[in-house]
Amino acid sequence: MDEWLSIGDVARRTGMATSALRFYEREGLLESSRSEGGQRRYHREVLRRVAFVRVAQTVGLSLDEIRDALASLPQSRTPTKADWARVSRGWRPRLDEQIANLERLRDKLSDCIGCGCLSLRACALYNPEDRAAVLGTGPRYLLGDVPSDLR
Amino acid sequence: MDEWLSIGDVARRTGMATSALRFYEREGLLESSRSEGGQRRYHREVLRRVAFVRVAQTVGLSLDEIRDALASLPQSRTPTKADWARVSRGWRPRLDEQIANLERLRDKLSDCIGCGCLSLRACALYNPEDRAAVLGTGPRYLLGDVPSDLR
DNA sequence: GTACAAGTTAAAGTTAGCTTTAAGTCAAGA
DNA sequence: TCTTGACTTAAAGCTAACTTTAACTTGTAC
Repeated sequence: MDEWLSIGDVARRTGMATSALRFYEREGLLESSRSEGGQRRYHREVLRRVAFVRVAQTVGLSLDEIRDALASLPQSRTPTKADWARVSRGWRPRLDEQIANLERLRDKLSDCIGCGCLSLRACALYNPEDRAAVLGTGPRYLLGDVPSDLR
Repeated sequence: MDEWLSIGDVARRTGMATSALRFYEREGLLESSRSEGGQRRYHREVLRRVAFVRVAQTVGLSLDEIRDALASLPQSRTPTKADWARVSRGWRPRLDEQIANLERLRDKLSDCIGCGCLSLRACALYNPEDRAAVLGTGPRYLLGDVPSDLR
């Protein structure tokens, strides 16, 4: 029953692939020390960090944002429950906003499907504020102005 | 006042970049004929199609799904309002599901932030059913099994 | 008739979040 | 000691949805 965890141990206990754990380390989300032979040795605390990353991703944070959140944890001591609670407190309003966006979209959609106006000029669905309600990655052209005269 | 639209016309009137319009054509979402010199000439109906694509994306459909939806429109005649309404009818339940997922996640999160258990074994947030509530693109490792013993 | 904006193509680049590959080195049980 | 599984790195690959670039051709206003 050793003190440290190998990358395989962490992988098994978090459900992550080892490649993802190395990637997270390169990205500054995790830390490890090394064995004499150069293999990674993790502190148990890393399990909590990985778990945090996973939950944060589920909520919709990017790895960049997650790195920033992790960086705000105390360096000098092991984070407490209160520390973890603090860094995740902002997630609730975030989810609320996502939900509200989708609800607005759904309501407009109900109207539009009923009237068959989809793709017509006056349709409320063209409101740019709704774009990016659901967003992926990559350079996506987000429209800054309302389409001029679809008809 | 010509019958046809150039790619620039379509770009201006839909708010899309010309590169996106060419991309959509390569992907089978749009069609065009050509001028004598080989430039694209669009029918006005293309504006409706582009608009449909944009709204469908906002709802969260991939271009593949959108192509399939467009393919189900009648070939022999110009689609009617009823046609457009039909192909978009499935969007409502889709949004409902997305909203329900986010609400479940939010509720679990409220509990977890309160108790500070984030990243602890028993936390409801590890339930794999919630993963992919918010999802991007690219090969993402979606966990099939509950992490064994985070603590 | 000429200049210049607008259009053409193929191919490569972008982004996030990883995975895969290649070519090795380390660790541990028999 | 040997074998085998676990581990290492750097670099390239993957996906979606486009954009950018380069090198050229068309179309049109004057």
